Amino acid sequence: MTFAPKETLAIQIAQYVSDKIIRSELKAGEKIQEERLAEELGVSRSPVREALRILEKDRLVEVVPRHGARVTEMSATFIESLFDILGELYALGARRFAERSTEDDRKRLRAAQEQLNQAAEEGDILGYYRAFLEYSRAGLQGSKNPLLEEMLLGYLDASMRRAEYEAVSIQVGNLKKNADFFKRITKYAAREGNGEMAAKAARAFFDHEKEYVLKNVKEKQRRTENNSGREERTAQVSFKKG
Amino acid sequence: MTFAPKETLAIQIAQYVSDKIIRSELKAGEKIQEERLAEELGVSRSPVREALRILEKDRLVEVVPRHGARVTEMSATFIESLFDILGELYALGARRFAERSTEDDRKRLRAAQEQLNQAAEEGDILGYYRAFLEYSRAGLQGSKNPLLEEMLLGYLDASMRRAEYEAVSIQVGNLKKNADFFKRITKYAAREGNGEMAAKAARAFFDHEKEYVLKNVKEKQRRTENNSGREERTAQVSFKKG
DNA sequence: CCCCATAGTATTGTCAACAACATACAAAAT
DNA sequence: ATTTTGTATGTTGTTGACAATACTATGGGG
Repeated sequence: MTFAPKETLAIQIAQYVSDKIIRSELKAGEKIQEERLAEELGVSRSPVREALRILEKDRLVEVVPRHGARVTEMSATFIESLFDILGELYALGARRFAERSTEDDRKRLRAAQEQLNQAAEEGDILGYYRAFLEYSRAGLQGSKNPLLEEMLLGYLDASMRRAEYEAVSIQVGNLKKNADFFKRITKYAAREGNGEMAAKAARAFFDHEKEYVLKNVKEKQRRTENNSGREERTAQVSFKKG
Repeated sequence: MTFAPKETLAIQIAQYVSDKIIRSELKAGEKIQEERLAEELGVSRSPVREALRILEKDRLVEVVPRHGARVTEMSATFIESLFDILGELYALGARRFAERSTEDDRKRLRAAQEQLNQAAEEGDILGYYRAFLEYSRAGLQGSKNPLLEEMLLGYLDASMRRAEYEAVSIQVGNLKKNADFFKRITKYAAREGNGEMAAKAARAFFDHEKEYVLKNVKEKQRRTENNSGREERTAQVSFKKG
């Protein structure tokens, strides 16, 4: 039994809304009204307001001074921008890892890579995602750049989860391909200590991921344009082709 | 201090505090109390609170749930982290500029580079800083990555200004050296269209800048340690529980 | 028919008071 | 003297009311 320190209301609300956005229950471009949200949660507007500012930090919402808050859009150019930056920063992390990691760091990274591989083999998507997070955490820890760690694990993580969610659930076939990327990154970063190649491998992964997400998002948009109206978040698992 | 009624109070307050932090009138680690600040400005606590959240986004302050807000520290490792990341992102911008800029973009960049050069020749520090900002804006615009633009011009800009301010005012001798870096970046990015070399040149600039800032900050710290007459009015470090 | 003024409503911005929590300090216990 | 406990005080968290601003719809003039 751990005595949980009471989180502030604003933080809990931010978490709540964050989840909703990532799950697309709150859709891109949708307006978030303070009063309504406050009433829905049975709180006053102040913590709601603060929650919106917190979410703004992770670029999940955008607040315009006298017009309120909206869920940020996920346009193709945004996704492209995002993955471009992610790739670059992840590459920096990989390079620094190769240069500055301790033996413990490398051990942890290799272990995470094992997990990743295994989840890919088993087609365990949730496990794969967890392993990916652990891998990133391990890698960033070993790269000895606290700011980078904070940034990537913070808003970029949220944005990425959101992008991937919007792009429809990950396909099993893609898992193994992804796992191979991490195998390469690990090889250069944690075994050979080759920073340049590690960086390159990291970039390659995000380039691949970018294309994958873009393709799916575009397809999704085309679909929603055809049968216009509201299709909401009804589980549309059935339109993937291997 | 009188506030015009066009921008929101919170935004004006954020601006006000931001300036104070960058000018070191509010020192690293110092606590910011809502009530006091509100009284100083003749407003209520609500907009002050919001301002602090806004500043948190730019990593100028850090708010801990029930302990209030403090000005973020500027340790050596933070500066190193920061310039590492800045260099990488700026390099990405340079590469993309080389690949995707229009002729107008390139013209604007070259013009900014001219300004930069001139300011360096004249030893005009403020003009140099303005030109640097214009150069960055032009470059980022041409790199066609809106998110990158927002990030670099946003909190990274604020952090960087702060770092440079803390590092003592820029020395004139350094200006010309810096201008040379931009000459190189411009050459590759806007004349030869060589993305790889442009990225490399951008990184080189930030590596140089990092060393420069670090050297000065360390020197400054050494100085204040020696004659530590009056210091630390709100930095009782007494962490108890984990 | 369209444009534009304008009133009325909805929504955000700010305030002041109160509640919950953290900190500082003094008294008591060992 | 050191630790613990209780109490007082200061600071942050939350609320509901009010003010300022943006939005919508209705009606009049071109």
